[in-house]
Order: sequence, then structure tokens, then C-alpha cells
Amino acid sequence: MGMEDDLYTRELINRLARLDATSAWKGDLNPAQKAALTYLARANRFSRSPSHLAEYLGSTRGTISQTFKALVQKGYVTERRSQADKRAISFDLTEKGVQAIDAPNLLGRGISKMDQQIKKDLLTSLEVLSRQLLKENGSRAFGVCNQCRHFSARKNGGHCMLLSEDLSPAETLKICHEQEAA
Amino acid sequence: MGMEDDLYTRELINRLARLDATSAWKGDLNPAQKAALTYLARANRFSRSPSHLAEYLGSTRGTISQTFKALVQKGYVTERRSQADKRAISFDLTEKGVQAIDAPNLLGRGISKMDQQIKKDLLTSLEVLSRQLLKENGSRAFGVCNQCRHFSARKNGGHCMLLSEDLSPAETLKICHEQEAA
DNA sequence: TTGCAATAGTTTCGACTCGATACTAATAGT
DNA sequence: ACTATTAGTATCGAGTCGAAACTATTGCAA
Repeated sequence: MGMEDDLYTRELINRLARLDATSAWKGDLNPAQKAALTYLARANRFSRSPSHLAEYLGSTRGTISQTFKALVQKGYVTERRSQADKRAISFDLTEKGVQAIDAPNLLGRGISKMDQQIKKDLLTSLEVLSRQLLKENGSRAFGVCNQCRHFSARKNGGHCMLLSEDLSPAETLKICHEQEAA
Repeated sequence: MGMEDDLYTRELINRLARLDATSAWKGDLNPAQKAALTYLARANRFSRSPSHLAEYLGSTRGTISQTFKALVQKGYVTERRSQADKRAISFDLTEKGVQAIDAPNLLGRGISKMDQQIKKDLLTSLEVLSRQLLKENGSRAFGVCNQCRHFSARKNGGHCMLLSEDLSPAETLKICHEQEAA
């Protein structure tokens, strides 16, 4: 495969994302806001701050702060201040926020209709590319809790040895900003 | 593959595009402007108007008009008015515009470093997905000139039987908004 | 313990996107 | 000769984007 195909691959990824974004713009949420909600749904309770999202999206705290402001105002998320560290803020999805994520969308429909094998190949190669990109970029991987070297399994859920916190079964499947590959 | 994987696939596509966009924002071009330049580089001389780009990107004429205005002002493209149809405008890349497209970028580097087979699988599955999405969306395919049923090959390049125009070899490889699969 | 430095988050700035809407000018069809 | 359609533009309000300046808190070291 040559240079040409590489360019085309890049353009396809961007175009797909763009068409998905266009369908998002229609509603009351823009793509940045939608990306924030999606992240919140996948991140554990230690990883839902403006800083974490900024790092995940490759953005800045200032920008993300604005996005959360809009989301709070529209009732998609609520703010929760930490009493341990009075600087820290965490955001939680409201019922409305959860519904917005599950809303039908163009890209999701397209993916669901793909042939099983091709779909599987797509996911595999996207994961490879994603890893490559993050390495290139010096970004953190933002892996899942139960794949972490600070994770220890318990009968019901698990335990984080870094933060000394018990974890529910659901939580062990979520993104953690402290995650380091086992 | 279940619902979960579909969601994850969608998120990966969006995240990849987002990280690529972030690296674009750094310079003097934003993602929308970059998408416009990329399109111009791939579209033939009959397909470089605001309307065509709007349709390609799933956007509106008003928005695209603004984007071209910014690009002209910054010297990346030039305007060319048609004398046949005095409403029509076409944009051409300047030297600066061509250079901007060839500039190194995060996603391009990531793709170039992938294993050949995985890269090929990625391109194939993205094409399948893209076709599925466009069908779903009722959008035009924006195929390449020489794959068109109005195309007829000539010794040097080709000829468009719809527009009655001769085509250079390079032009036969470009996107045409009139294209209909052969 | 006082005195910074680092961290978390916010605000403001200017350029720009986004869809929607209302507009002008040119062309096509009846 | 009308009228509908098409091509492009201007303007609006909400929001994004990075950058930079800002506040409040926390951590560390002398």
C-alpha cells in the first residue's frame, strides 16, 4: 500500500466522523458536548473531571470547562465537588444525559449493519491504529480499570490498590485515568 | 459482536478524528478548513464549488461559504467565476494550499506505521462502512471520474460524455459530483 | 511555619464553526 | 413573461478552539 492509500484512509476516518458529527449537530447537542457525555459514560468516578477529559480528548482545561458549563446548564450533567480536595470537581450524567448517549445515530446504524467479520476486522485495526497514535502523541492510554496493575479482583467486583478503594463489578470495566497496563 | 463493540467502534473513529483535528488546530488552519482543502485536492474542476463541498461534508452552503471566505483571505485558495453560469464559483488551491495538505500530521504518521495487512483490512472495512453510511444517509457517493458511466477512455486521458469535456489523465482519477457508478 | 510552586478549575479573548433564516442574482421551465 | 429553482452570501446566536491571565487550594521544603 502506498502513500495514496494512506491519505485516503485518513480522509475516510475524518469523513466518517464528520458525517456522524453532522447528525449530532441537529439536536440540542454539538459534537464536543456529545464526546464529553460519551466519555463520562465510560469513565469511573475517579476520572470524570475537566482535566481528565481534556487529556483524553487532547484538548485544554479551559475549553472543556466551557463545554461542561453548557452541559450543566442544559441539564445533561451535574457537578459534584470533592470534600477531600476542594479544588477537584467531578461530573455525573443525569438521566437526560444517559438517554442522549443511547440515542440512535447515523454511524452507529452503519456499523451495526456491517458484516460480522468485516466489523471485527475494523475494530481490530482501529485499536491498533489508536495505540500507535497515542504512543506517537505521548498521550496516556486511558485503559480499563480491571486491566490495571493496581487492580486486584475480589469476589464481588475488585479493589484498587493505588487509591485503596473498593470497586463494584460495573466500575471495574470503566476507563480510569490512573490506569497502567498490568 | 454485540452492541458494546459497536459503540466502541464508533467512539474509536470519533476519537481518532478528534486527535487528528487537535493537531490541525495548532496551525493556522482549523479542521473544517483542512477538510475543505483536502476535498479540493481530490475533486475535479467541475466539482469545486461551495454547493458540492457542502453536500460532500453533509454541511450547508452558508457554512461552507464562510469557510471559503476564510481560506481565500488567508491565501490557501483562489476564487474562479464561471462565465457560462454567472452564479457558479469554483475554488482552486494555491501553492500554499497544496503545501498545507501535504504537511505531516499525527493520523497520517500513525497510519503509515501500521502493519501492511492490518492497514489493508482497515481501508477495506472503512470503505464498506462508508458506503453503508452514505446509503443510509441518502447522500451521493462522490465517486471517481473514471468509474463513471459517462466516462469514455481515450488514448491520453478520457472524455466525459455528460459534460462533453476532454479529461487529462490526472483528472480521470478525481472526484466528480456528477459521477454515477458504471 | 512560612513561603512558594504545582495543581484544579474558571474566565476572557478573538477567530471561527454550526444550522437557520433571510436575502440577491442568475438561470430554467412553463 | 412569469415563476420556480439554483448558486451563493450575510447575519444571527450558541458554542468551540487554543492561549493567556486569573483564583483557590494543596503539597513540599527550608
